Amino acid sequence: MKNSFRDRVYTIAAKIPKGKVVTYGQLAKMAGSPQAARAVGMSMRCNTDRKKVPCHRVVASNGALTGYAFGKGVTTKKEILLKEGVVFKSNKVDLIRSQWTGR
DNA sequence: AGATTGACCGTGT
DNA sequence: GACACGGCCAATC
Repeated sequence: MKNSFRDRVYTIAAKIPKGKVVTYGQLAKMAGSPQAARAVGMSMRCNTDRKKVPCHRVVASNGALTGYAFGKGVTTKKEILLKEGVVFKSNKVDLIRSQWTGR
């Protein structure tokens, strides 16, 4: 165990229920640093275990899909989220319906 | 050890 | 509503 910020993000991201998404800011807050949204994204970028860390369930605060280190990038990410049952609004995720508040 | 980048967020114009 | 700027955190070069 590394007990690093990254490890914490991994653990929390793994807790995200299927069909729900979390914003980087929210995840950062859960990790202990409300302003470390960027650091969260970086941890995700370095992440290689998409089975253990559903990084595709992590989206921007405005519901827009960003990055993704696998498949076709945001394209694959959107497909996966759509399959998971996440509600999409235009080209973004409907946070009103699919944002996981951590409860 | 220092400097730079990066899958961001909030606010202002 | 869209575009631009600055600020914060951690990891990587």
